[in-house]
Amino acid sequence: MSKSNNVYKDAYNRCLRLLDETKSLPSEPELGTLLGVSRTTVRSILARMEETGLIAWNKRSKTVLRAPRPDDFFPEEETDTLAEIIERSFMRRLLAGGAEAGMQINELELAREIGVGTTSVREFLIRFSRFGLIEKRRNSHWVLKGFTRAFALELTEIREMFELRSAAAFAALPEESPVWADLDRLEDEHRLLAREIASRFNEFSELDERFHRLIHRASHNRFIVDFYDVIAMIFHYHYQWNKAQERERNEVAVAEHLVYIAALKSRDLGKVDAACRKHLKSARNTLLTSIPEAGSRNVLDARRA
Amino acid sequence: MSKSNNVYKDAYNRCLRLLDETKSLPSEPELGTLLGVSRTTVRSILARMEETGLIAWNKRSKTVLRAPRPDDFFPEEETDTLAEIIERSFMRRLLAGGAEAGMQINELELAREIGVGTTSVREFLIRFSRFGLIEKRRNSHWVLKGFTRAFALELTEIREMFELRSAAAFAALPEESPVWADLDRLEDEHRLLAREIASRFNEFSELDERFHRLIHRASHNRFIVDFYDVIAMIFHYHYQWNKAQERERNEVAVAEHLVYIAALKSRDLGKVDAACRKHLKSARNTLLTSIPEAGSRNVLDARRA
DNA sequence: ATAATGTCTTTTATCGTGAAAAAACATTTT
DNA sequence: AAAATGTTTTTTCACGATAAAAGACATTAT
Repeated sequence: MSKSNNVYKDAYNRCLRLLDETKSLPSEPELGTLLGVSRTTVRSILARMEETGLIAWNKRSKTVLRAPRPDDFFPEEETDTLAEIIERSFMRRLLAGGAEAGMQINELELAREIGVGTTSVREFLIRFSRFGLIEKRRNSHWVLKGFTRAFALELTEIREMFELRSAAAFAALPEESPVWADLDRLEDEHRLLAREIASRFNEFSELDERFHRLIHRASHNRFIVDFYDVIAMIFHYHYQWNKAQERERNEVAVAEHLVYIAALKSRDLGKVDAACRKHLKSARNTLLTSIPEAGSRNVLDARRA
Repeated sequence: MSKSNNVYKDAYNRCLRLLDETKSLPSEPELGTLLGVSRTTVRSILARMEETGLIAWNKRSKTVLRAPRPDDFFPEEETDTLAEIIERSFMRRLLAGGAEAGMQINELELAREIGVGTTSVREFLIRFSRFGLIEKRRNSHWVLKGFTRAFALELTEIREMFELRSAAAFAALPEESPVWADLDRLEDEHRLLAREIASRFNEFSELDERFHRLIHRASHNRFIVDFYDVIAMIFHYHYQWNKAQERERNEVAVAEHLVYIAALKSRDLGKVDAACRKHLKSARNTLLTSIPEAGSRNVLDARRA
């Protein structure tokens, strides 16, 4: 097997959802832009849709014949990229097994266990290494540094440094900047979520990321913007394993965000600084409470504790 | 060809240099630690040294028979890792060709041009991407972001943030910390270099890196420590292309380092901050003067200007 | 003339393979 | 017994090959 066609399958599924809305599909290049794939993939999608009787396709005319049924969709798991599959497996091992700091990581073993080639695992590890959780020994194996309290503290230290600076830059942005409209929109979403927090608290994580990324972008510094990938990754998995008081935590965070947003809109640097610090402090505490032990104990131990 | 034996060749060369000093070599594990390679490689080295009549090898006894001659050494270029070879080729293209920002990078073409497999090029690009000079388009090519003024400014902004914090942490380290001895040793080296700056100015770059890495390490933050790799990489190539007033620049930098060191030893945070700022400011200016044009012009243009 | 479709070429993503190097195990020496 | 040497196994590194996907070129339709 050389390469899975997950790009095609994922785009196909997304295209199916488009079918519900219109009675005929746009041109091939337009569809390509819409789905974020090349025309080659678009044509494969159209070919299959014609085959399964979803559309009638003749050159420019692509008429929708019937609404898509559940079984028209490709199974979810077939639409994931290899990188996602490897990351998920790796993180599961990291969070679930006895993943002690200092433990060595075996590329071959990982590859066999996940059922992929070693090349993909190697590439994943190289990409993953920027998160600071693993480290390579020169012409030898990788070493796990562990999801420790030290890691969380180092991560949040940088985060605070970067976000305080970004928030200040944000507040100094001119009135005409489009970010203010983005911020207004995010504020509305926050108010909406705050009102329905009881049922929708699990939607916060996604909103949180969009909000902080908007702020970080104001720094106009690629290193700051890129660093948010590290934070996002950690918080993504953090949200998955630490469900304790999720509702309460998110409720508090939404409120903090609203204060933070108000501070930004006031352009008062003092207020911005205070609101930002307060929110980041509680974010740090949330993260830290899930890694209670000092030193070598891992996340699973932390959960058991 | 599956894998070059550069590890062996490099270790062999380094081992040859050891021969000059002693009349017999230590045990295999000891040699392994000394050279930073496994026993397997040590044994290959010993086997060849026996073959070429450099040593008599019988179990524990490894007697040196003759001094190594120049032709005993493997050629320098055969001791480089593939990663080094690819990096050098890539940087040469980046700095010498019409490497405009926005230009796309072709893995296959790069691999063919350098004469290596695509996998190695891919892995290199992934590793290299953390320097912020290239970016990947989802399931498509890499894009060059260009060695622009904006890049230099973003880089130095982070550097200043990180180093000011590290320097403050350094100054706050207790008397017993071994870093003070390291600092004393570095100070001596600086004084020595300052005295002979006329002939040894080109040795500064290496000393510079060791000095700044020592300071960054005081942050005890892996993200700060790791970020110095980005700075080191940029300055490494910067030193190679920008030879204008090299002697003068380095002379000034050595003097600034000495002030900086004195400030650290005084433990006076105000002084440390001032000395650090002053040095980083001139480092930034040095870097910026080699990228004079705003926006899209590249390094070669900059050199011509 | 512009923008679509149809066709062909190139590049990317992934695997299996084999040599280099590391690591593990077994045996001998001090 | 501890530490070395000798031997075998495992892992890492790098390649060529191949299908998926992107991209380029040619042709046709509005």
